[in-house]
Amino acid sequence: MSFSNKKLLPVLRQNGFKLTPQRQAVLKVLSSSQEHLTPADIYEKVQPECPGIGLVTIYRFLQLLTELNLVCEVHADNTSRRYLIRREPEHHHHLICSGCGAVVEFTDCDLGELGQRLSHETGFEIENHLLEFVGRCRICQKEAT
Amino acid sequence: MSFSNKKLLPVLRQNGFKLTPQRQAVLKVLSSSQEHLTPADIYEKVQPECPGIGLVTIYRFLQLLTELNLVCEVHADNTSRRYLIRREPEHHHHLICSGCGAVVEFTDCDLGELGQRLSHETGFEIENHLLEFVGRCRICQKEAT
DNA sequence: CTGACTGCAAATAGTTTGCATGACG
DNA sequence: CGTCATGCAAACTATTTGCAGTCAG
Repeated sequence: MSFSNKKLLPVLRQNGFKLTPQRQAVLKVLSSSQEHLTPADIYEKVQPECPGIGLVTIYRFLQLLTELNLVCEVHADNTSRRYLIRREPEHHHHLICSGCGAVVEFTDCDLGELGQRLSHETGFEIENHLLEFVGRCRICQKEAT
Repeated sequence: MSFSNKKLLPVLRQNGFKLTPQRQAVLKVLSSSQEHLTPADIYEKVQPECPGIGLVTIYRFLQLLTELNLVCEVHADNTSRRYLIRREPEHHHHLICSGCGAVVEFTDCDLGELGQRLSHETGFEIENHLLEFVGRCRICQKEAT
């Protein structure tokens, strides 16, 4: 919560966007979750705070947050988009637990060399890369036993 | 085509699946395309060879191919699944052109060390990783000018 | 006040399922 | 021949859009 208030709200305001209770509630949910959430997840979690909220509002706000680069999408799951608040403003990647969905961010991916080699070999001008590790977190490893 | 006949068809047969004209046509399209295709793409490209085919058939066959590990999915696009015939049976990754969608596969990703370090730092048991580079191929670079 | 935001309903897009018919082996 | 495969229609899920009313600044 502190996170969202201190950093996100000003960014929104400065760009001329309004701070509605719905948006505050969504930010609260996002910033207090370690996992990546689908719009539907957010919808559920926001109910106690903001019962009348529409799923549409969440979709629209997530789109806004994505454009402002305040949130990022996770791709590992195929059935629906998942969003995570952006804790590290810089380039980073995700380590995702296949059991519980917990996400750890890491920044040091060290792919520059590989990128250069690929660029060299294929003639591609590399623009970006997507790297995700999938595994089992400590808790889920124990539960499997 | 030669590819699909020589390698894929026997695999299907051996697993007790039938070789219908529809499936052959889909395999032909898949194996003669360098790009990753959506089910809808395949549907279109298959029309001349197999006019009456249903989109459903393609979905079901792609699912089967995925289970048999003969085809793999590309994630970079978010709006729909894309499939590519698996030319390298081993672990590999993709370099995707953001202009035309061309895909290049590469196998040497050298992420073992990073994986180990992550595993060490987070306690995760790493199961897999997803790596995709996005860039512009030579042709699309020229066109941009 | 006013433009941005919300929530409803309806429209899209992608994918899956049930079922009767058809065809591979 | 039996079983698996096909194709249609309908169901589903995720997401987007139009619109009138509402609210933050």
